[in-house]
Amino acid sequence: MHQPDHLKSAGLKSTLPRLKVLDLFENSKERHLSAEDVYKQLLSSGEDVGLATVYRVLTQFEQAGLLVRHHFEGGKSVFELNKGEHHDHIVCLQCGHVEEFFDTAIEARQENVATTLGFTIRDHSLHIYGDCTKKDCPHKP
Amino acid sequence: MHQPDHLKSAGLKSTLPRLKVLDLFENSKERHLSAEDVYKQLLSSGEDVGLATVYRVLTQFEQAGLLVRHHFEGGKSVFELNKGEHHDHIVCLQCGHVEEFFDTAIEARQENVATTLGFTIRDHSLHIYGDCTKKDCPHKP
DNA sequence: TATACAAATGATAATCGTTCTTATTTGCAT
DNA sequence: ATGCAAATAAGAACGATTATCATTTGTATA
Repeated sequence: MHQPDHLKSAGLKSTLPRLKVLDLFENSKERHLSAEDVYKQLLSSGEDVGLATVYRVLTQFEQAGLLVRHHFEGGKSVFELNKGEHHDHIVCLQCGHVEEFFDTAIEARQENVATTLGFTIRDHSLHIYGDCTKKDCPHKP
Repeated sequence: MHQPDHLKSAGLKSTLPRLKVLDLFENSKERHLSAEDVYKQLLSSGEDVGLATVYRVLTQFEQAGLLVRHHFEGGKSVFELNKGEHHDHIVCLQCGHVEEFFDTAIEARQENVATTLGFTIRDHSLHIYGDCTKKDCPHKP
């Protein structure tokens, strides 16, 4: 798990808001949280944080490599704990549920495409949007 | 080329602003334009359009299938003429140049992934970000 | 061709997500 | 305990986009 050390080694003081945010990501059943999500959940847990602080902390955690930021459609950024391994996302347009996947073939072809076009890949984002046909969508937003 | 018919068949009156916007996309050497881009270019061409109209028209054109909207990183939407054929994008982080590509293998694997996870694909977006290693990047933003 | 009316426009206010500012508080080394 | 740099909270500011609404413009009809 994450001790305050994680923060310290990232050059960040281990303050209350930072610990709370980290806690939330580790204990929430929802892997993908927006700044607004984090803010609201902390408030309803009785914590007294400012929205500006949430944004600041999320950005710092991203830069420290603790979180990964995603730009899904809809304008708002979504964060998740950095598991170290890259993966892409498939998002249900009906219930907002997000599943992660990794496909070696796709990754390989991307390298291929980039090389062909004379690019060096720095990053990429693949988002599939669809309908999750499972009987019970557990996550209604 | 696009005649006013295109608008009419989309259920849109062929008004001056709409024709101008369509013209711009057909005659601009830059395929990918943001709302702000369109607005500024029309103004500097002596046209007198409102920014709100540009946004409205772009959205209508997207819904009518004349344009395709992309959400690249950076917060703003970018539009391009709908060529009918799907393609993905690779964006140069240095100069902002956008290249289009289509890879059958990637498309096929996506279907595969979605099926495996119990999804029906509605849409997807694959953006590769990198450095375009060509000697002269022609498009400096 | 004149006209009438719904549809479209332009100016501006409002909204949304996010960042900035600043006075106050807090972690932590002394 | 104490001091001070770093972090915070509140709210202003911001950029992109959308909504409002009075005015204008296509276009179908007389």
